Amino acid sequence: MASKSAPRATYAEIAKTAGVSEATVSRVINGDENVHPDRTKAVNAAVKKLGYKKHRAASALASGRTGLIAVVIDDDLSIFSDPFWATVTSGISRVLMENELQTLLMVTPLESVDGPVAHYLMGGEVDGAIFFQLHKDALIKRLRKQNLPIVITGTPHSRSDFPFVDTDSFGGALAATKHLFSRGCKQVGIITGDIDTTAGAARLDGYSQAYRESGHVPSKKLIAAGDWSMESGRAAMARLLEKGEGIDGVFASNDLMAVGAMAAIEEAGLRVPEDIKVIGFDDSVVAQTARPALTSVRQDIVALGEAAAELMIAQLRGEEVQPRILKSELVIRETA
Amino acid sequence: MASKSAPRATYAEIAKTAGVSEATVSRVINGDENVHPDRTKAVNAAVKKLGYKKHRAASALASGRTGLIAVVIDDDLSIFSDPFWATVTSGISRVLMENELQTLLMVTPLESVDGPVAHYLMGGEVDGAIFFQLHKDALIKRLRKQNLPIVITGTPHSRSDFPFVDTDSFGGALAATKHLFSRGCKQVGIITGDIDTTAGAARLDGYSQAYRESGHVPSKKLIAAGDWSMESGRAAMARLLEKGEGIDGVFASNDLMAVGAMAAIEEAGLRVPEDIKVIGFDDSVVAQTARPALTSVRQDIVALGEAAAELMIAQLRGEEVQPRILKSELVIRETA
DNA sequence: CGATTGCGCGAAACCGCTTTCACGAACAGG
DNA sequence: CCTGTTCGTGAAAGCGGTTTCGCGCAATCG
Repeated sequence: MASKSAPRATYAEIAKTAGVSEATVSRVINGDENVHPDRTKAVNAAVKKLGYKKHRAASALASGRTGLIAVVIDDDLSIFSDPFWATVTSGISRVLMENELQTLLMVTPLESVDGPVAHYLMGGEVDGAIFFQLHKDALIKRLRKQNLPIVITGTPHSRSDFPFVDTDSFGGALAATKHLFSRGCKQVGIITGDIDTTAGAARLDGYSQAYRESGHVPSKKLIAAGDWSMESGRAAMARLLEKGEGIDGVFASNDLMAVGAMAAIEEAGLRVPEDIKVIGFDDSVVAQTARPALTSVRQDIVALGEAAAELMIAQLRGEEVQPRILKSELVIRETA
Repeated sequence: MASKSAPRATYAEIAKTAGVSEATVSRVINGDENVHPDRTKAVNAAVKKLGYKKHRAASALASGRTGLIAVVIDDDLSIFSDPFWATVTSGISRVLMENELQTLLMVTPLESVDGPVAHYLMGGEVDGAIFFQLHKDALIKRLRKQNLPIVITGTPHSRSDFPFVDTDSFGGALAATKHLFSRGCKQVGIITGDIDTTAGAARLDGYSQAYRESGHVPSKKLIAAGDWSMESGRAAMARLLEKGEGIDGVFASNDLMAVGAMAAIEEAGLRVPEDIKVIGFDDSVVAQTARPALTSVRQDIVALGEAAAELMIAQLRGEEVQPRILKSELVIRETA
């Protein structure tokens, strides 16, 4: 199927042209220190001259290291409408490539611990796996037991010690809510995301903390539940308005719900930001295309991916790793 | 690094427990017809019993087939704000997986024909490559010369015979424009995308064709150039309004520009859709979150990815393949 | 100055699967 | 009944790196 042109160079040829054994070629190529400089030079010259590139499969077979990192994305996630994971993935991919690793993408319903994906991952086909926001711990635990390096993007639920990377949802929500107060809002509501997710819970916590710090008195009536969708944001906002608490600011746990909330506010004959100020979370395209443009909490999504990859690489090196929480930042536009 | 538990089963064991040679095991596992049913059964039983999974690297080394398909995405594309490629990729990934192939993701600036990616692809590390919307033909031509199966997502520029898949931009634009006429618009403008891209050109063509078919007389003044960005859409619309052609409908070549156009219309004190009707292209999230909700041409993006994967698989089977153009569909919302 | 240690290096086994080759058996044709 | 095929099968040679093992030599020690 593949190339029929120049057959690739092998250790045999390099060894011959450099006048050393294949073992030495291997040592040089893999950076073994204990090789005489002269030979090292000879080998490197031969490598260059012959345009040698290591054959992955052969290397993998012999060493047991495949050079492949799986990025596993649960098909259930809102992948199809959210550029989030794509962006994270590109960050991961970049860093991995820089480290001679390849990204194996698996978009799949993450069935049981016994599904094909599980087998694949446990079968030593990859050197590690990066999961996206996974709740099903069973699989991951099993993988770790097999010593497969794992990184989770998004905070895992359990108190397990999985290495993970995440954006500081708490801090972002805190900052957003405080900003609303500083803009003169007295009655700030929140539209939460799915509270069962750690992100959803953390954002609510940040909001609550802001209330505590501000001396304002929070009312349970200012809290409305959403499920991350635009429609749920609209409905939640409608409920908040009905309660008649004189709400004048709202923090939505993501941009989609914020946009939904804006629609509800408008439908109620009120204006953003004059009557009610709004802040979202994610700083997605939607925040930029909304009118008025949505103030939102930005997470550096690419950096999130990069951090995930770095954590993976550290593990491959055998280092102990700590979870990494990335700072978020408030992007102020027109709605607050 | 990886599993230390149950060492994986090998042909040797299967051969022993099934009472046949390794060669026969290989035949059975790879679906060779010419094996006695009894032995086939014996081998299959052994495989099951031992929970055998083929070792990719070993297989790849021996056969030259890696089971990996590269999905190459040019880093320059507007990846970070557009969920498009992610969606396509998930379609690709699904179909590949069903066919025992894995998706190797490469997000990278596609430098020269001599860059690392090029070498990687030419090095026989993958069985095929799917490109996204690539203009730089040089690399692709070279790869094809090496007999590397290629599929391009998006219409390639040159009159080359690369297998590609794409959405029917022309038809979509035609339908959108006709729809505007049918809604009573007399002066329908267009905001084009980058005309250097085949998609940009095809959408303009579709628009022009609608004019021809309708008996309306098109004016060059109704054509404004954009570059796919929201801001360019806003600017283009502003220009169209200034020209004073009494424009009452506009087809924007993508959703982002459509949203920009809506902003410009609003800024001019006019209303959508009462004064000017708007249609976008892509049916992205943005179309759904816009207010009023944007009528748009939907492409089945997942299907696009699936088609790409299918074309790849057909090539791997040695079949001749034809480009595939997928139908688009008008999704009517509030703006037209 | 003989004995010990350590370092650089090559020979060779090996990783697990694929594929060629040739052989024996069963079968068809003359 | 003998020759020419066809078919199923196993032995064995790779595929291209990696890694263990041990050897020879020079540096170090007593």
